Amino acid sequence: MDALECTKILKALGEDTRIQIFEMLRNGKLCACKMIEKFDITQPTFSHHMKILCDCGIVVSEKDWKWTYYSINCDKLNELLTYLGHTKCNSNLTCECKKNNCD
Amino acid sequence: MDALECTKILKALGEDTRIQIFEMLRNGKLCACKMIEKFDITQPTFSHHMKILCDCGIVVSEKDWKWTYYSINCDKLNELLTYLGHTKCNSNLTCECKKNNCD
DNA sequence: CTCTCATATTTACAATTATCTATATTATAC
DNA sequence: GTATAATATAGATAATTGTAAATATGAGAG
Repeated sequence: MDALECTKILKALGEDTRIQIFEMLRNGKLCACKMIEKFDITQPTFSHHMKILCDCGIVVSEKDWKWTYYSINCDKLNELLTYLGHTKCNSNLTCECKKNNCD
Repeated sequence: MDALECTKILKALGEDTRIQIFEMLRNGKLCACKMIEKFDITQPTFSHHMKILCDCGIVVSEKDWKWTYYSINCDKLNELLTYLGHTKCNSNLTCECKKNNCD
């Protein structure tokens, strides 16, 4: 992953509604109709946010019957974590470098 | 780390100039005057970006003589990685969950 | 004290983005 | 075919944010 792709994902996640959507999806797949109930926004606004999350690759969508299901693209998420974590820590700042687990 | 703090950091990093600043700082501490040479922006704009990066906690600054040095706050970075990585991957998306190393 | 250097702040403006209403699409049910 | 349901797109507007010019601050040097 390069800086350009990374920025696109960070831009997508760096917004109040969209980070909440991300949090909701962390426990698994959800359909749009269930998710939108939790937010005080209109359906087109929700759809707009989902498009941004999908366009950057961090979320994937799949159609089933007449519903659209969304889930986190864990491969892409791990690419992002690897990119961000690839940081040399200087002397006066200790780096813990913890393992990131999906429990 | 909660969603609010996370969003603030993601907002800070999700901008073209600031992700480049982040990349520059990954190899260690740098002073403002050296960094600004690499960018085609004015000094006030650079200062504005550094303020956003410092306010969210992902970058720390220290004054030495008349120069200001910036470096990545690795503790905060690891908090962010832990937060983002705390994701349950569903059945049809395999989770690699690689260890993030600072080499 | 004044001068210079490095950086920060203020103000204003331009570009981007989040949001809405209205409409379109796509699929199913009748 | 029409009607309904779930989601997407288009267009308009309001809010946010990136940028630069001008100015301020703070710390040596003389």
